[in-house]
Amino acid sequence: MQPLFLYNTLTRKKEEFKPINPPLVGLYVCGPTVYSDVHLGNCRTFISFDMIYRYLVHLGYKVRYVRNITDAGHLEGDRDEGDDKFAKKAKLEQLEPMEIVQKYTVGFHDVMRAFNNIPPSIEPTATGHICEQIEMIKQIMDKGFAYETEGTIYFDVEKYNKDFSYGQLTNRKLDELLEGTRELSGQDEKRGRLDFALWIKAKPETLMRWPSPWGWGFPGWHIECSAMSSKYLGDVFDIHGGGMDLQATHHTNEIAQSQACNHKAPVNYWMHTNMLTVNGVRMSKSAGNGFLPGELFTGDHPLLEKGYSPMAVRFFMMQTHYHSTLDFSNEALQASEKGFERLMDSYSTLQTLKAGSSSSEDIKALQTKCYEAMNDDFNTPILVAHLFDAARIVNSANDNKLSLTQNDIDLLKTIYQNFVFDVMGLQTEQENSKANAVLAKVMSMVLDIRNKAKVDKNFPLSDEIRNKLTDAGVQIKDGKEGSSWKI
RNA sequence: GGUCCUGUGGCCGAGUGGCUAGGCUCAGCUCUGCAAAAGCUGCUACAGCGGUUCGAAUCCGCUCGGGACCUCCA
Repeated sequence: MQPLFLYNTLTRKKEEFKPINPPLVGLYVCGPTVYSDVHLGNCRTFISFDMIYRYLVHLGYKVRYVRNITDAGHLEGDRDEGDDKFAKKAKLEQLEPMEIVQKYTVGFHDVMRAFNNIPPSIEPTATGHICEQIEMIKQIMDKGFAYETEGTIYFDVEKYNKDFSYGQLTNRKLDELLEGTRELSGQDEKRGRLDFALWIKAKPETLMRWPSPWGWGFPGWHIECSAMSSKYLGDVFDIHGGGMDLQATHHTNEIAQSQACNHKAPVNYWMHTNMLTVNGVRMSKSAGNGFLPGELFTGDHPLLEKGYSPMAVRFFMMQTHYHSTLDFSNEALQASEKGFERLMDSYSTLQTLKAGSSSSEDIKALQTKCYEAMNDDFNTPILVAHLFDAARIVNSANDNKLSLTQNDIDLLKTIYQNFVFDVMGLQTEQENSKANAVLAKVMSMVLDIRNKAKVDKNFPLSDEIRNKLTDAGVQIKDGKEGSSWKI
C-alpha cells in the first residue's frame, strides 16, 4: 500500500499517516450543536470527513468514527455565564430543552442522509456523558489545573502553560494571546483572562442541570469532546477533526484539558476543514448569510437562482480541496451540476460498452493516479480531474474512436465504483424503480415509433416527438446504434 | 491592534522551481436529415513591482486587494 499523507494542523506539515494500532484507526469529529437547523457550512465539514472516513475504510483500515452531538452546556456569548443555548431556544419556542434537542437531531440526521453521509460508528451525546465529564474535571482539579469559584469550575490556563504549552495548535504564545483578549470585567469570577469554564453553576431557573460535587450545574462546552473522545478512542488517538473555526478555542482547550488530565497529547493528527463562503464572506450563524440545506435543494432562498440536488452539491464540494475555502455561487454550482451529470452519464455508458481486442489506453496508470491524488492529503479535485479523463475514454470508446479490452472495461468499472461511489460517496439519483421499469418500456415504444418515422423520412413527425419529449423533460440522443434517452 | 491565510485564463478551481490539472462557458470542426449528445481543436492564465536562479505561478522583499482567527459558530 502506498503511504497516505495528510496535513497535520499541529505541525503545519503534510505527514505520513501512521496509525497507533494498525489496522485500527480512531477518528473523532466535532459534531453539531443541535439547537437549530444545521447549515451548509456544517455540512461541508461533515461531508469532508465522510469522504476521509470512506477513503480510510477503502484502504482497509478499521476505523472507529466518533462524532458527537452537543446537546448541553454550549453557552451563549463570550462569558461563561447565563443560559445555555438549549434553554434559550426552548424558551423561544416554548418547548422542553430536550424537545429542541430531539427536533434538531432528527433534522440533522435527515440532512446527513440526503448528502449520503455514512453514520459514524458512535454518536455520543453530551447529556449522556455527564458522569465522564465530572470525572475528568475532578482529575484536572486533582492535578491542580482548575479551581472552583462559587460552584463554577475554571481551567487555569496560565498555570497549565507553565508545565505545558498552551496554544500550539495555532502556533501562538500565551503572552500574545493575553494581549488579544479583553480585560476582565468586575463581575468575572475567573482568575485569568483565558481561563474557561469546565463546569458551570446552575441558576435557580436553569432547566438543564445535573448534580455534581460542586452543586447543581452543567458542563462547559470543551470538556464534552475531551471526555467522550478519551472514553471511546483512548487517551491518545489518531485523528481529530473539525472546522477551522474550532481550532483556536475549542480544540486548543481540548488539548489543554486532556494534557492536564493525563500529561499526554491526546491527538496525533489534527485535521481542519476550511470555511464555506457566500459571495466571499464566510457563511455563519452570526452573519446570517447562510441558507439551510433544504433551501438549497428547493432553491427557495433569495441568493439561489434554482434548486440543486444533494449530489450536485456534494460533487461541487469534492471539486475543491477540503483545506481551501469554498465560495458558493450559482454559476459555480451550475457548472458542477453539469459536470456531475457528464460523469454519471459516462458511468451509464460504461455499462453498455463492448470490448475490443486491444487497448489504446493505460487504464491501470489512471487507477494509480487516482490513488496518488487521494494519498496526497485527500486531493479530491485532482481525483475528479482523473475521473473526467476516464469519462472521456469511456465516451470515446463508445464512439468507436478508441478500443478497450474487457479487462480495461472491468478495471474502469472498478475505478468508478471505488472512487465515485465508495470514496466520494456520490450516488445516482434514483427514482422509484417500479415506475422506472414502466417508463423504460413506454420510452422504448415511443422511440420505435419515432425511428420508423425517421426511416420513412417523415422528419416533421420525428421532430415533433423529440420536441414534445424535450418539453416533458426527456432528452433524446441519436447515436449510430439507435437512439437513447435520459431524464 | 495582534496572529495567520490568500489573490490563477470569461467563471469555478488544482498545482510549491523546469514537463504549464480538471469542470463550466464561448468559437470552429467531426458525426447527424436537422438538432442534441459525444469526440477533437482553439481561447494558455498565474494581482503589481523588484530580487534569487540557467530557469518561478511556485522561493524572498515591498505595495495593493480579499479573507480568517483573537468573542458563540463546522
